[in-house]
Amino acid sequence: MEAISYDRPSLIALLRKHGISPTHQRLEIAQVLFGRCHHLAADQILAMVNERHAETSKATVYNTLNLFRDRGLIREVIVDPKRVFYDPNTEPHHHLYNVDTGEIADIAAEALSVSGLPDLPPGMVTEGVDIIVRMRASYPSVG
Amino acid sequence: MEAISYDRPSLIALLRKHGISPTHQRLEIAQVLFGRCHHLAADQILAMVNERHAETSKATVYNTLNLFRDRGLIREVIVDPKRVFYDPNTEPHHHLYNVDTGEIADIAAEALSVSGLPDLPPGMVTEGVDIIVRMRASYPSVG
DNA sequence: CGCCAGATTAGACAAAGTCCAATAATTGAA
DNA sequence: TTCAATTATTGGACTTTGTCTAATCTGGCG
Repeated sequence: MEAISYDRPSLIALLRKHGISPTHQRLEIAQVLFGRCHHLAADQILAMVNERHAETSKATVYNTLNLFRDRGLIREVIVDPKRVFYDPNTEPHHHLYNVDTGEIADIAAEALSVSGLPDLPPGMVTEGVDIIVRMRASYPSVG
Repeated sequence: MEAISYDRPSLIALLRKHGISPTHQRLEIAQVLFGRCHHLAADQILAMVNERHAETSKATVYNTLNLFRDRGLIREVIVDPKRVFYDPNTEPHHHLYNVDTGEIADIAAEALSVSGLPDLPPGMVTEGVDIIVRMRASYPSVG
């Protein structure tokens, strides 16, 4: 994984490197995404960005997340049928999902190996292989 | 995979075996799910069930899908952020997802092997390991 | 300064899914 | 079969996630 520092100038450079004008709102969103290494949903990002005083709209959060995703800065994680999570780590890796709490943790790609992947139909290309380990608390008495 | 025939009496027996009263609506929905071996979303099931003449409501389709899922007759497939698909095959297996068309195909569990799964935190139990191979058409010129 | 492309915005809209209170169907017992 | 009790179904209101649009704002550049 690339080493990036997440102060303002570094974030500006990061956006520019991906051809994105570093507006105030985009920097706020980038800071939230890259600053803490969490998997966040759009509504959480909206709330975090506007914690101090409202300055970024819902539409901008969605626009920006889609832009970042299209430019390869972040990646969508599809594990919860209710909402998409965004992952600032775009390197290949997998996820451990707590179905009770909704928490998502990373599993390093190197840790896992998969064999036996099927041949794709002609003209098709793999976009990615997502492995999701779903876990839940075991009930004490059931063990 | 268990051999099941999908005529009316077999479906009634199947539901009863899982402690579900075989109402008219539930049988219609079961027929759609088990009759053709597809991965269907709720809105598709609603449309198929009401093809002849409307007789099942949206609420009932959702109630029934959740009931079938809770009783282990079907399984949710979370690959599309817009909607949940339901899979009549509850045996462990994985999925090949065409991101362009939304088509889902099965990958037999035996075909794939995964090694290196992490230890879970104490008190946690694996609910399942989902592997999703996302594929798309390669652009002819890009190869 | 004033232009203009691109960014942001509020709020309307859309789709998936849940909830509720009223009605209808099923079931078991007599 | 009939009855009452339980269980299922229903329309429609509601919630949530996300998109769209048309108007406004911004900032860089000549």
